[in-house]
Amino acid sequence: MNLKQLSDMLALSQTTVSRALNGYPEVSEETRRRVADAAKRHGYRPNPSARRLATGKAGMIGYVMPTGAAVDIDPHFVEFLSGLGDYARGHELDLVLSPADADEEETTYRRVVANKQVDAVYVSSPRPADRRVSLLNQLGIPFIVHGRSEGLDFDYAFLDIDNEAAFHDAARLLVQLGHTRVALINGDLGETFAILRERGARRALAASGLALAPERMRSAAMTEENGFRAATSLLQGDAPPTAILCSSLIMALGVVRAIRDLGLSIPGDVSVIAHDDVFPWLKPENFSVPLTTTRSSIRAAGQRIAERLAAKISGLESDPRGEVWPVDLVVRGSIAGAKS
Amino acid sequence: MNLKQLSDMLALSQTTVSRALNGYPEVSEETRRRVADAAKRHGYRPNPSARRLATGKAGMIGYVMPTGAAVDIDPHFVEFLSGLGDYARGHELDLVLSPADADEEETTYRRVVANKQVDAVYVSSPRPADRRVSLLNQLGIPFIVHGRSEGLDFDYAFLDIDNEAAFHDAARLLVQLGHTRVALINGDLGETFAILRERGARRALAASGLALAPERMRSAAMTEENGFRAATSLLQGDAPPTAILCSSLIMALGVVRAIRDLGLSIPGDVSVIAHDDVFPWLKPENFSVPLTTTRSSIRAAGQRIAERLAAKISGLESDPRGEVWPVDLVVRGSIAGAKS
DNA sequence: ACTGTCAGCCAAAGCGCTTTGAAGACCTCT
DNA sequence: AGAGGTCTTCAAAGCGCTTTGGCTGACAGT
Repeated sequence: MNLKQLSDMLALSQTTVSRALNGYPEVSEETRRRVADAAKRHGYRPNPSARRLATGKAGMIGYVMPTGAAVDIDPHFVEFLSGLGDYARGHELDLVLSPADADEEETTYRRVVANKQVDAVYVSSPRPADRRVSLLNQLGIPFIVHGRSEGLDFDYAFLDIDNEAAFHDAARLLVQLGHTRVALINGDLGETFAILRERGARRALAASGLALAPERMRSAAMTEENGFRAATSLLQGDAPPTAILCSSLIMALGVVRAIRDLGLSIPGDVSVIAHDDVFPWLKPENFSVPLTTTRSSIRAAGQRIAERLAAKISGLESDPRGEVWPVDLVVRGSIAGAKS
Repeated sequence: MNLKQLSDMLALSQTTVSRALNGYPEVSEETRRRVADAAKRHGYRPNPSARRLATGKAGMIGYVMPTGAAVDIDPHFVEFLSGLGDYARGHELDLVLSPADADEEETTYRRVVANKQVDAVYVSSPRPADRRVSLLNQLGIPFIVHGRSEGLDFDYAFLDIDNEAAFHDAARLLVQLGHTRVALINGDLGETFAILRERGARRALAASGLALAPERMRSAAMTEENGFRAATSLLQGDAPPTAILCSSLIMALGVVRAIRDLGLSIPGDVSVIAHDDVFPWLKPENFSVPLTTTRSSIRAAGQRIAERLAAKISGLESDPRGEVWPVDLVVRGSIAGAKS
């Protein structure tokens, strides 16, 4: 059933039927009802390809997915997808994933935009002065960044959590508990979120005259194994930390294993605070010693991003504003006062 | 730059240019070269919307993503995505995710197919006599199932690992080691993979006159917490198992925690074998006691599925054949002979 | 009674591609 | 020389929608 058949059936022109269906004002209420009725009864659905060709609108949002033999997609991504789905279903909003070689992302963005395959784009894991953000800004397609990029000379839309405050508060709490040797096991320092977390922790320590020494920092992809390695090397050095801040729950698994392997205890010998992105399959309260966390749900962020993206597409959101969410600090058994 | 401009520029008709570019035979070699040349030089790329409208081909593959407040997308999904990306990048093959309410998937499949939004579809986590598979078969769109569905009266294309053999072999190994009380902590028994794993384990036990008693089986979503609960209740019952088969590495985290919490040891008191889907962020060899696993990479499966989907789209694969991959059994320190 | 306005509808022109049906050019064969 | 092929190329007709630019008739204003 296409528009022509439907309009023939109603003895109306395609114009009128199209307008009736798309809510244009120049159609009488009665006609609109008749049309809507017939459309529903016959299960008419406009052909999206045709509509896209005519309007240039795609009704989809895009994501250029970096891949490559050496690239692993983050498990965090599914949480984002869950959130996106929460909003998108019921709104008939689809997501197009365009896999791209990690070093050819720009080409792919250009292709996707030039082809008008999508109406808006989602960008994740931004780095400082991220080129993707500049490119999208320049190409003029609506987009929203999950996280943020520093050092760009224009405003852009983003949604980020307050990583700096989260790690500031976590570090401050440790200091208040008497810890002076606090270590930070971070994600890839190329990404802004890691930089901000470091900054927050550093600021909190500095406020008490303490330093976040380079030898008490580690930075790597957030795997269990890297968490283990980082914690092991930290704790085996001299003047080992009495408290560890950790950027991810997955890494924290390795941290906990390292601590145990060394015959140390949590929180007796080492206090641990980790960041929790709220995975349904791994919960900080279920660690052998329940983990104190800074918590923020990626899924919730995914929902909000989908919502804002939809708003951008329909022109409801136009100013390039950033949105920063506060982060919970949830205290559980993994922290204690420093041994005196 | 569109086809008209390009053909004007070359003083050729749109027909000829289109044919030259799409490799039709009725174009002289010289013309073809000229056209290809000009196209490259001016960066001409056919508008996919227009092409789609004309041909009905979309150049994308689809996935209907079940979502809902109570639905969590599996972290396994990213591994699949990584694999898909491995193949798809370089082939300009995109993936469309259509979120759907978990109980309205059929509607969404119909919509996606009716709209010709995608050329082929990927189906995951099939159940016995899966209705999605019947539907797609009936709608006549190329598709491929990751896993398999039993009890359908037609053939269809699928890629599965040999879950039954994997758990058969794992169980047999435990029996050979003298274990008589073997437990199985499985995923959702509604899904075929879980049924097959149970069947495999059961068969191996039966071969030695042993039974897989219902009270030694647990089935739940594969989270750390569920692994913990299942193992705890198993080990606290009477005649507790001396060996546990576990369907996922994430659950195994909980299993290990439970064993430790109960003051038991691996493999001294309990042997453990888990299935490993090969996550880059959680490796069985890094468990405090390295875990014996049945191993099969989901990422590799994703690659293969993308490849076959592409083949189906271009008509190279037409027969509905199933492909079953063998599963490695990798022995590590978590198993030992049963205490006599 | 005449003009102006406006609501409601329509025909037709795109959007950029593929594909059908034909036609011109150039040979070969009888 | 004319019939019959084979190569190349082309004009034009879709694909199914949106949107521009009228057109018509009813009603209000003067």
